[in-house]
Amino acid sequence: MENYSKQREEIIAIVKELYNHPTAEEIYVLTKQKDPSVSRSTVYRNLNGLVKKGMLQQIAVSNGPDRYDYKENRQKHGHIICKQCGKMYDFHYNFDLEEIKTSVYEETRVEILDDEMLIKGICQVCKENKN
Amino acid sequence: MENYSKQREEIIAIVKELYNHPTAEEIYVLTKQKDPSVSRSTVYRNLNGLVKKGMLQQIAVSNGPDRYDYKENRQKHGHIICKQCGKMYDFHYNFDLEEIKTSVYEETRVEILDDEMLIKGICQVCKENKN
DNA sequence: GTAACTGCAAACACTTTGCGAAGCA
DNA sequence: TGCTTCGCAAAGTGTTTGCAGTTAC
Repeated sequence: MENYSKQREEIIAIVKELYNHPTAEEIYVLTKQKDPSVSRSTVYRNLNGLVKKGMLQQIAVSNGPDRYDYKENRQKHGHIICKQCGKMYDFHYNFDLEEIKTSVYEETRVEILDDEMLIKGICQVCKENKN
Repeated sequence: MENYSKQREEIIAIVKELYNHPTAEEIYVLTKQKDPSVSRSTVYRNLNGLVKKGMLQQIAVSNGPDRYDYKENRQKHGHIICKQCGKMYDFHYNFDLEEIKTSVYEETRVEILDDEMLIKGICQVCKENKN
């Protein structure tokens, strides 16, 4: 991640404009449309590098591939994922995280980062279909 | 998950007594100590069934296997995982979830279940080693 | 020129599945 | 007996890695 590469630039541009927490495969397909010679390894390698650099957030999901999210300077937000169907949504909190952060930190010595807030729940559709 | 099975009983007993959010592999090894003839498929199959039944919680982790947690009737707690080293801790909240639940629900129509609260952060050790 | 990056194919880690045998009701 | 679960081995899915060629600086 020290030198420029055209492929990485395309990958970043694609993730940046997507707001649906795409998977590596989805990013790969879109990148391939711009540059048909790109390989899956390049996509994975770059996504990993960008996560390590802190530019992207990586979100693990049970029974499915990881999702990626571009960390913009837009309003702080967390993610909520439906534990049944796996659909993921942003939420923008107007509540104060400080109380929670302090309480959790005192018990666990783990610091919550504002942009690493992922909670799980059950969405309305799944709740109605309750199967 | 309709008939009794000795293997399932052992698996449940093992997860029940572990408080470290074990992986399927760890559960398999421990089950195998009690019953050397048990197979990995049986462990995976039962864990999935117990998750579906709501007895266990399944927690996805990037770059590693899922973790499992027995949902007891003990004090409600969430989980916080260090996004760097992957270590996972319980936290017991004394703050009121209602405000958060309401706010998130209004935006996303996803209902947070008290026992599905998983947040991410960075633990003290990793923060000091910051690499 | 040399270190970083790429595409490809093969390897890898984790999990699921098809099948015939065994167990439970 | 009939449906459920089992163990085994093979397959599936998502991701990483070794290597030889290419690109950036």
